[in-house]
Amino acid sequence: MARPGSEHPTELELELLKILWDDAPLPVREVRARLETKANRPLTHSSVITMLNIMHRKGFVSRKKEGKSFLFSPKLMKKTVAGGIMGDVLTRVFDGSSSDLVLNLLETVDLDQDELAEIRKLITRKAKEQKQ
Amino acid sequence: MARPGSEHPTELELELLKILWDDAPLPVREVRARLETKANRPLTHSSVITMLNIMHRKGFVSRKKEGKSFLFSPKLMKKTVAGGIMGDVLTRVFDGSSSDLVLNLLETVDLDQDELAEIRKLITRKAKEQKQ
DNA sequence: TACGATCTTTTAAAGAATTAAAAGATATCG
DNA sequence: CGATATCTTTTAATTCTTTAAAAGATCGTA
Repeated sequence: MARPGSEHPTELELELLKILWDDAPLPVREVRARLETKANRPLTHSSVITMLNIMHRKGFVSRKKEGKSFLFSPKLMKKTVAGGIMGDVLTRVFDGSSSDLVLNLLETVDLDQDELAEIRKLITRKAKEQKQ
Repeated sequence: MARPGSEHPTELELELLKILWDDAPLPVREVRARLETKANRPLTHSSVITMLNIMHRKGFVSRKKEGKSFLFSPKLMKKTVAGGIMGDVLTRVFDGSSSDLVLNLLETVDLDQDELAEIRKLITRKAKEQKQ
């Protein structure tokens, strides 16, 4: 009688993962500092530890004792997590239609010419790859 | 000291909106039936009403009295809501890089040749449009 | 070795999301 | 008209997410 609890990282968990994808392993103190400067999210040391422990329990990060403190590293690749989130949106919002998703992206986000060219290149490459 | 509360519809709210985008206005009883068959989500009448009222308060749906019951309609277009969610993912996951988003889509979801062709067509059309 | 600095664990509190029972209102049909 | 079926409102319970204080552990240094 409540929420199921996502298999994807939550908003704050993703923020922490992004910090660790940039640079790991990191001690809590350092994660906390970057969370403040990079993500503009000032939390206490205590709060950051709590989150990292939750993420450890969920299998999102690993920890390794170094002296009296822990060093944290991501256990999942960014590509994997991002893919999970994308797959979720694809299913839940667009009923599995990738072209609907891309169409919506083109219609609602404004892309400059360079982004568009870059994307076109990606598609062309993928189409060639797939032909073999 | 808690969660901010998203401006996007939640998971269940989106499910309800999708039903109303397909067909509206609808009475609660009908929304409930479709939620069970189409979304495989059997809820009590009471629960469905609660959700629709919350969504009404949030401005996601409108209601109109018809006899003793209400008829519900979506107040936001699918394109708008989907765009909001996409923008959110784009920012939170891919730091605003649309090409990173599309790259991840190509890498993690497997698209058949037709989908790929369709997407390429969309991109080409958009690129042409933008040139003027 | 005792004190302080620094870490971690435990505990908790509050808001958001989901589900639904109980109670109240209203219309319809014998 | 009165019983019944059908709707809506009110109330609440549970889990998830986020934040952090308080308490406990540990290490270096005076």
